[in-house]
Amino acid sequence: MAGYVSEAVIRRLPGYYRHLRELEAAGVTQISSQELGERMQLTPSQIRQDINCFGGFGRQGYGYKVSELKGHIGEILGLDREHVLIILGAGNIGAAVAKYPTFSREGFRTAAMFDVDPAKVGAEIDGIPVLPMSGLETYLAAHKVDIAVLALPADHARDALNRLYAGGVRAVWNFTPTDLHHPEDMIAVNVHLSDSLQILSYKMAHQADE
Amino acid sequence: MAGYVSEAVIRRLPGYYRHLRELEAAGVTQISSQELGERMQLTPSQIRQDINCFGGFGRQGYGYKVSELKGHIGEILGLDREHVLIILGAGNIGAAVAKYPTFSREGFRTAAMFDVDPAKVGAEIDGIPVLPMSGLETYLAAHKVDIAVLALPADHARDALNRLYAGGVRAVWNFTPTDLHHPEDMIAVNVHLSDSLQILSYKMAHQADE
DNA sequence: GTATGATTGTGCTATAATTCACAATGATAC
DNA sequence: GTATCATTGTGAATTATAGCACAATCATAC
Repeated sequence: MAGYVSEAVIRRLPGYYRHLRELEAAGVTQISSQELGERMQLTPSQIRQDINCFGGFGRQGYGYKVSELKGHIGEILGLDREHVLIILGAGNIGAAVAKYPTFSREGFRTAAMFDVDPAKVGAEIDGIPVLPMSGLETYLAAHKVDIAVLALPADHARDALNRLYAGGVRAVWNFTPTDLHHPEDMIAVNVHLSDSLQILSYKMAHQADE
Repeated sequence: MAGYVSEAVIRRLPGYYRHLRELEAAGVTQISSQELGERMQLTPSQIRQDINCFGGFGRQGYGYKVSELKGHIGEILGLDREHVLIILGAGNIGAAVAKYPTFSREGFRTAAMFDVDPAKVGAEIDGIPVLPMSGLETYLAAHKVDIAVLALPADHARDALNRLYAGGVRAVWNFTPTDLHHPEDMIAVNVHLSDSLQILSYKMAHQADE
């Protein structure tokens, strides 16, 4: 149980959570690092080390209790608290995020969507109102927003980011295909869909090399 | 210039490509590892090492030619050839992928979409026909497909994967929130949207720690 | 209650990734 | 054409990450 948690461990945490959720849904109550490792394609040793960054959640001679471990990792990921989201851009990506079933299960609640297109404004997507982009500042002044999702065209991303920052939003989930430069006290995670498709392409081109 | 290319380098390649595309679009013709490093938040040294895995594309005392380097990295990523895609699932994620503007620019061409919902079948999304899922085998027998995009509900992913494999598809881009187990000779890249949102949540919960 | 067996937690070792540092080299100015 | 300066390519050093191995410990059976 150490203080510092490496980036490599953080990247693996959502994978642990996902697999534990699946195991729990399948009725598995107990699992060893050996079995979990086979499932996740990791060595048992690595799993024990990773989990031990946060405390001794296992029991010798037994393994880990699935729901208990899932609970711990959920807490570590911050999934025990509710996060209020707004989505900027009511196109396909915005709508896909709004409807993504797992998010609400994990405490992410989308409160509103915003769009410049008058044809979209006023409608509801999955029960979530689509508001005019011009009303963003008014909305932010009146409502607590934890995370803003950028699902609009790349050339509007910079402007939107500034307006969000001015309105007090300090976390952004960016689907725009640019690396947003953001203030120090703002957290931004970029999705970059193209990247993973390009990696697929790379692997297809080089699969003979291995 | 080495033979083996590490996973870490491969993960960074799309980032290089993206930044070089932006630089080219901005009219920048020449760049040093120093400047590119500032832009990409990487050390100049790492950039030189990464690029040197593939050959000496730079010139001492000058730097790298933007369009030349972009061309090389594009080739390395396999973006110089055309990839034919089909999308399984004509929901929001499927539609978002079909309409994503950068893909066609990078040589990815979506030929058809498939869905089980009779209400969606027969329509066109961005000029791409939506075909019935039941016709998948017939379609695969008649057309060359390089990559299949899984944009359907998680509980149909396994079945779809088997049908794709039987039909000769050997590369899958998976948006389903499960880790698909796939045959050795099939390449699968998982997107897992939840993961990056959870990492955002983690960083929000732990930002005081640093 | 005791013995047995399984599995964790963890210090140490090995491997991988990143950064440093500088000689080699090519661009540029005069 | 020559001197100067900038920047690469790269071996060596450092840091980060993963794996090994085993003592400590807990579950389970009898």
